[in-house]
Amino acid sequence: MLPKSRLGKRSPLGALVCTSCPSMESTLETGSHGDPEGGVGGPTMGSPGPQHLSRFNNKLLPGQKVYVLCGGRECTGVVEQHNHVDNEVSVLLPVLGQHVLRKLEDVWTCPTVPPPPHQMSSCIDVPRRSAESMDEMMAALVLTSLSCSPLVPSPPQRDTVTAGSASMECGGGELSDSSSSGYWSCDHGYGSPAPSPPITETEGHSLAMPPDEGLDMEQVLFDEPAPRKRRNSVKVAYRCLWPNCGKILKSVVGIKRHIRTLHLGQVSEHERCSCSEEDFYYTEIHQREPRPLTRPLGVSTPSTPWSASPSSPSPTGVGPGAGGDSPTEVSPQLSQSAPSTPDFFWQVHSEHSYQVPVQVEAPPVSVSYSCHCTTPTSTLHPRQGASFRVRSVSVGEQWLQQHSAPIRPHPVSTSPQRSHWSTRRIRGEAKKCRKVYGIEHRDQWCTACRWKKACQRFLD
DNA sequence: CGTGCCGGGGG
DNA sequence: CCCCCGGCACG
Repeated sequence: MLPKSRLGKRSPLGALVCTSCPSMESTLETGSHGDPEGGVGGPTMGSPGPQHLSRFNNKLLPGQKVYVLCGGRECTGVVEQHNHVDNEVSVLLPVLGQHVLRKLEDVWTCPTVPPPPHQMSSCIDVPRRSAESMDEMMAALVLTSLSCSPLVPSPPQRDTVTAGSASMECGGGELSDSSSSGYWSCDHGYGSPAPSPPITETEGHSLAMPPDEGLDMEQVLFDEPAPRKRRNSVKVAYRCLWPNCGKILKSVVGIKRHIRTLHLGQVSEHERCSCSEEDFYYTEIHQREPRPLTRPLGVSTPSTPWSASPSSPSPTGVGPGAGGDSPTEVSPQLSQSAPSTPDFFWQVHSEHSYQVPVQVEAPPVSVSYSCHCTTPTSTLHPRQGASFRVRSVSVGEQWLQQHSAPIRPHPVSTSPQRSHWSTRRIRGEAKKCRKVYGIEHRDQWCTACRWKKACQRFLD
């Protein structure tokens, strides 16, 4: 509903659109091929082309082979020193026999001429790069934005993940020290106040809408069958299958990187050929969103998770999901406390139309609902399910009719099928004719009451 | 136990 | 239809 706030939220997307945005590139790069080398000259070939080191916040090692622009041409050089403070690199150019000082961003490890378009490099596979890593990037972005989304706080999980990626980024070893932090998108997601405003606007509860829209938006933007899954509150994560590891990360990219860097050996030849080797070492797991996670958002339905999972059985998952939920008796649980969350609706059949409640899908209902306010508590009755239809002919109408002329109740209709378990309607809380008029004035009762049928004058 | 009301039955 | 009631479930 708030386009503006959306924009804010979607800041990462903004970045997407503008491909030159560094933050995004970094996401991309980091995601697709973790570490550029362990010093040996052979800079990544399989993946990405020109590597502007600055983007990775990498550290250049003395003796490392690099390329710099010198006199309009790309020259091969050897790192002599990398000054982190100034981000300058002193490079020895053997060919010219001279030393040069270059900004980190002007040094790259792959023999290519980045900016000047007029020099084709033979070692870069540009198209492939875009295709391949774009996917990952998309995934990364989506996942990232998901995980950063205010709606899905899921603190524990998220922490794990964040920690995970972080550890890979930083803890991974000499990859980089403390450096990467600046660009890693998670940071801005959680920390920055920017994306959050919408939340406060919406006010804690019932944020249901915005985030969903958000998803859809993303889908639109990305034109990608994004993670609908979340709708079912099933989280997808990836678990590392490496012996004794079992790390769980939220993104494919993350898990791949984890595997690659920690298990497959930090650096090495695999850059090119084992691109998908990591695939063998992780598994996708679906995790039911645990109740506590949803809680902070406001009222949470007591009995959420027993809706059947539409997706794969995936036993691998973080098992328990939900404890023992009684498969059957739904209704008693949710009485009045629950109704504020429209997310879940209960399929219940009612026998009589007048038993059909008003309920649950907020907007459409209102009409007859308003007529109904005689009974304070009864917004949603356990037994009375949620029907998306408004009760035919408003109840109020009937009530009025009968009030003026207490005869001729007209049963609106009766649905033929009655499911056994909902046969008996719940005891109405409203006063009935009997109570109101007393037995002695039985003649004033509504006909139904007289006939020991469901009272039609004082409906619940 | 009082009450609401379903299911049935008689006229 | 109209009217009544047995009987069950619920509180």
